Amino acid sequence: MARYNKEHKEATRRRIIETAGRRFKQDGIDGSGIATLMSDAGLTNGAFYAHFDSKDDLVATVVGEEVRRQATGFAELPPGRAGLEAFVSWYLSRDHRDHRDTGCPSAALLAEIGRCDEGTRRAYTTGAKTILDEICGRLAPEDPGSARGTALALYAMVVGTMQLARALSDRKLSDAVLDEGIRSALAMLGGHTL
Amino acid sequence: MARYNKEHKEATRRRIIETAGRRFKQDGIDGSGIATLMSDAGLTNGAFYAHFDSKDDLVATVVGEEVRRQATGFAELPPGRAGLEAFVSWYLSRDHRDHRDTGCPSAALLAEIGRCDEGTRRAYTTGAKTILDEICGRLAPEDPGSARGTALALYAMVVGTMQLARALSDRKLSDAVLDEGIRSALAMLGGHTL
DNA sequence: TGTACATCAGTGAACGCGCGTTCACTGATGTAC
DNA sequence: TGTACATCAGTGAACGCGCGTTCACTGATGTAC
Repeated sequence: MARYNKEHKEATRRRIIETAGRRFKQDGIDGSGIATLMSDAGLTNGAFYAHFDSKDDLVATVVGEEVRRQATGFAELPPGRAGLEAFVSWYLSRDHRDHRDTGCPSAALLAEIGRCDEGTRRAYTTGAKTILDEICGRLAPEDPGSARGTALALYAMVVGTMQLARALSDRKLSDAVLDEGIRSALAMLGGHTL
Repeated sequence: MARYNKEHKEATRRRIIETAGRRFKQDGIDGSGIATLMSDAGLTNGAFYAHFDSKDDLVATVVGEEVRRQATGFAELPPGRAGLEAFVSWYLSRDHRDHRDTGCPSAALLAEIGRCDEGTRRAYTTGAKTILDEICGRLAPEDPGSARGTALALYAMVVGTMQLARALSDRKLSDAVLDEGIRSALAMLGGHTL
């Protein structure tokens, strides 16, 4: 089982990162053990330390990767405000609510990231800046800085709304929260230039 | 060590609930063990099961208590919109960011509550409805239902903003996020009647 | 008022289990001759 | 082209530890006589 070429080890590492991303978002970081996680990736626990120094190292790597993916995901959306509208209606969809494992890392993990070590919080911060820049650029292409407050409010609002929708035990209320959230988000998009 | 009057046991129970509230918000629910928690309350691990059926039982009780306290906390605020302004400027303060243990349960635990059992999510839902009603009543006393969307957006936004401020490793950016958050929240309060 | 007893909140050791981490080992591969 | 060897990704058992939970026990108290 060894002496493969470099691509093989790299591929395994990426498989661990992607598996961990899904697990962390589904069960929380504290709720995900390394043995279970490695088993999900088709490996045994011992192999973990050939790829990462520690669980903290994995967490920082995964959080960075997840948030970077969300940032680059904007590139696939329609240009300008239409892209933001697409983002909002995906973000506040029932499908996103019901599939945390493939969804937004902020909705699933933001409070937990706030309790992580410096490395993880730094990785998150870098990605979050990129996401906010992306939103700003679409809100006000001529002067992105002017849209910073709206971008922050929009992102914070969709994150909070999704967490709320997932926490509510009343399904109808949860659905209503998502619908109201979309309406409010679109109002924020429309209101900025006024 | 026993056969105290009823008030004594009730007082101990309340002490456990309050200690657990602080611990859960500080270290997360998964991150808080029963032995540590009971030791914080000046007791040993075994005594726990004289007060609660299980950790899940405690979690549901604590989450219900915490969110109920936030709801009733509105009563101490100035009446009308002035109370909402006071709420927002407390909520998005540096002090609140830096003291999760005595702060808002939603900011500290919302995503984790979403992963809890039905009992906990039901307890949260009841309290959340009361909080939202309280906000609606202050936004539009004559027709609270009309303000539901704004109330949801406002609450979701401050929760998301606080989680973001706590997660960012860049202190200056975190401060800026709080300041922009207050501005946006006040704009939402002002904008509703338009 | 004084004594014997029943109560039960709280103690602290123990349970099986999963945690993060370490380590001696395996064996398929790439490389050297 | 064929063989011997070095590499090292992955194995799987073991480490000490804290988890949630159970339970036989303690001993200060309220109650009954």
